[in-house]
Amino acid sequence: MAVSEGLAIGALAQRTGLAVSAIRYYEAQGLISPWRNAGGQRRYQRADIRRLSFVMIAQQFGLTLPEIREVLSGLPGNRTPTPKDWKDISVSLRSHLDQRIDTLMRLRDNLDGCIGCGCLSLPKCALYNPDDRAKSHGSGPRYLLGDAPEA
Amino acid sequence: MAVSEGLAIGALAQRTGLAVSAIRYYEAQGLISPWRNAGGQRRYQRADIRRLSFVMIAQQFGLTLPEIREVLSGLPGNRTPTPKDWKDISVSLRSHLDQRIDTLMRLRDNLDGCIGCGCLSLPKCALYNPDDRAKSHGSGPRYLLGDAPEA
DNA sequence: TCTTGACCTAAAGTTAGGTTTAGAAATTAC
DNA sequence: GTAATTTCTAAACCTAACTTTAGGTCAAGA
Repeated sequence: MAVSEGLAIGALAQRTGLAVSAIRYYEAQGLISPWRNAGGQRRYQRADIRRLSFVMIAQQFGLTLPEIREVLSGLPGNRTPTPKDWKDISVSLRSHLDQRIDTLMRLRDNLDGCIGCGCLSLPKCALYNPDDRAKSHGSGPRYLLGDAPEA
Repeated sequence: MAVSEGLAIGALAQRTGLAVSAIRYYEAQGLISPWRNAGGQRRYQRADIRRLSFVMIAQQFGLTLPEIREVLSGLPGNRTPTPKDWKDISVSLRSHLDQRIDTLMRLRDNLDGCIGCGCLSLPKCALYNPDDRAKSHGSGPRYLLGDAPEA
């Protein structure tokens, strides 16, 4: 009845297009912090719509959830974020994106070198810079040796 | 003793830097096809070093294993690939990479629009083009609504 | 020959990012 | 007031790309 009892999780899901289960999962990952009503149900602020939108955008950019949590920590905790607050963290998002683009372009240049010589030998290829992680994620060690195949 | 009994899996692992378990896994995924010696152990050709190098490079570019299998199918099956063969499929790899870079740059432009207005509203943002999949993978539906948050 | 060390298979475990299921409690609608 | 939704928690399941484990076999060297 009161004007601001907050949004139920289903309503937030509708507004953002996320699944209810995903929103709960994001909470478990520390990306969003609803309060609980008398009955123990989650209630969200309107500003959380924007917060989740930001999460989705950052995901499109290839950030992991921990990385997104990190970026979101740049928002003020004590008040509703202003447009300027959002703008600031969007800028930090943009620098992430710039880095990814840079990396890919360097990989491309390296590949071009390889195509030029036709040898596909590791010392000359992109792979020889294993720290260039264009790869999304994945577990386990994948170390590289600089080994030139001899045929 | 014979000159070409082929490489054992451990030797191939050393030459490529891959784990033995990963090489077996790639075989299960149809990326490489060793033969077996009398004792049932896997034996590889020297050209397989290059083949696995290619797999690793393609992974850096963000291709999935099925995609890589697809690209590798462009190699001749009946003979050892020549430098020209490798060059040809490297070119196909490059076009994959170009696409990814394109997508990211478009996302960046969209984000810049958002930063400019400071609103982070979905209709104007990158996310409003959910088909731009810069995202690596991930399961489940993540549909988007064009919904402008009103605070 | 005997003993390492490398290799074999099959199955289970791992991480990220979620979804699905089950059974119960809270809300909403009529 | 009762029925239909929604929400709750916990745990299991899912895919990709592997690794680890368990129990057994093969190969190389002293």
